[in-house]
Amino acid sequence: MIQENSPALAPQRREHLRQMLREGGVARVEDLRRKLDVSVATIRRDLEILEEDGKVRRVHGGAVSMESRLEEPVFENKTSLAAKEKQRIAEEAYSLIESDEAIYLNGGSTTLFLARLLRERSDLTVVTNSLQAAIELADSGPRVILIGGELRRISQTMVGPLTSAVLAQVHVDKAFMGTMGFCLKNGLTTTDPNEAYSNEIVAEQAGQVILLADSNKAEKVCFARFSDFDKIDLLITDRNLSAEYTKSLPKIGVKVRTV
Amino acid sequence: MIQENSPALAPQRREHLRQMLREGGVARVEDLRRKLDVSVATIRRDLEILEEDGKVRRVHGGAVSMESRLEEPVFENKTSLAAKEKQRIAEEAYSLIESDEAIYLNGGSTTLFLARLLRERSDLTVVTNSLQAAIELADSGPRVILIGGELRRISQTMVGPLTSAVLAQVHVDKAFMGTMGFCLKNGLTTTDPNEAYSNEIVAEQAGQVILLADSNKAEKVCFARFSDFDKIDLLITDRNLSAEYTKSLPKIGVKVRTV
DNA sequence: TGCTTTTCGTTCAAAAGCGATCAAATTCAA
DNA sequence: TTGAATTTGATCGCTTTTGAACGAAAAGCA
Repeated sequence: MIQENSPALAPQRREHLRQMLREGGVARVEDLRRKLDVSVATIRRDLEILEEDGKVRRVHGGAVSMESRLEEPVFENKTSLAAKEKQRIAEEAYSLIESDEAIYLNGGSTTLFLARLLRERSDLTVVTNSLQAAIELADSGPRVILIGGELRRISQTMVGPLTSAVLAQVHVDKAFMGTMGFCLKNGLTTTDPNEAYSNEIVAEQAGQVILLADSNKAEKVCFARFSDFDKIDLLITDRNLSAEYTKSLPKIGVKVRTV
Repeated sequence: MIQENSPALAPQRREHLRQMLREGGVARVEDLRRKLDVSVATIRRDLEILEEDGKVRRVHGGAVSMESRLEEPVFENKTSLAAKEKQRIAEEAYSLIESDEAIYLNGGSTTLFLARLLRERSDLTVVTNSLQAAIELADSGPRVILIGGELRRISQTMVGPLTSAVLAQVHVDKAFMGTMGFCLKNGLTTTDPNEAYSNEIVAEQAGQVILLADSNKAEKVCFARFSDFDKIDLLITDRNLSAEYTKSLPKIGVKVRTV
């Protein structure tokens, strides 16, 4: 017997369409037609409806989604650079998190990996100044508190004097901090002074400060310093970190875990 | 074994229908008819009843379950038919913005349309509690200041006591506010008290308060009230707004523009 | 620029779905 | 059993949706 594929309901089909658009960002009419197995006229009509709802913007040859998530052109390459290491570091960090804790994530690609691991943890409270992290967690999972302030475009984080107002009013059990560079002599540094200022406040207040940094960050010194190693409780890094660090850091009270 | 179709009792059949809908999320009338072995008229009547009970939403060709799992793609939320109007309202609002101003946008779809128009305006400062608006403007355009606080999932806005800390420290020339409902008697209302609180603070402090609301919002009253009309300088709406409003609002000092 | 190809919007007709109506079947109570 | 009420199924206009056709507009190319 032939199982006649009853065609999808119109709203269902439009929802499907919308989702395909959102995933790919853009799509051509012809491709959509083939996937949904209807005529181009129908696709066009559907796109028209979706456009009226503001979900989609039509362009010659297809349509682009109006709801695709924030692009990350800058991050893209950065994340792929040491993605393996960062993923492992994030997983190790995740294993430290207990039930019902409040944690802080600052901006950066490493902490973003960690954010992605938190999507199912509805018992947590996540405080962050990272727009990306907030987006990752916007739909489900932990309670999210986003630090306000001026949006710094390059890093897509909130920085500036306004942030400290909120930071002063919250307390987190564990702060997971990424950094642009670290070294024994200069401590932890990043490029932007505002960013550094936010980090500094958090490092002072958090119950524990856990530094997430792959070995590429070692020996790097950037413009703005935000903490010394004595504020750091634990460094999670990869196996390529030189022995110089793995030996001397524990002596000044910083535990080190390599993954 | 032959399943003798002992004609199921009506309530039993409807329960069965409801369950099939819930499992599949959607179903078309013809398929349901075949499975239950009754006429389409009966199916339609059943669906009508289920719809009245809010279990199901009917669409052309079938029905969508309203009680499918939370994770299922929640269908096409109440047809935001007003997208056209919202676009026009946003364009009118845009025309009011002068050079180098600081403006506020609260959450909601209407203000999101406005945010999209601001992407090229690098002379402006945009203060907002809307994650969506921030995302729209994250890559280029105006200086963005995102109000911190707890992320309210449904609306994707920042709300709660922490927001007021930042709000107190900024001043905007024009606040463009969306609302869930407005009426002459109860003023402006929205569903969430926290959301209302943020709106209230802004309405107090802003140089001008400009309400963006299509006519569907008229006569709607929600739980949390955040402003009276006397705080509002201008209402931008569409032509369908009843004369009751367009006549009486100017008398109490609220200019009205219909687009 | 002018030409070709693709895509678009519109129109039209076929098909599918809908609500209303009515009659047959069923149920229930007297 | 009878008669009324309810439920069901069938039919008939009417609306919505769909796909094909065709000229207009846009994009690509020489």
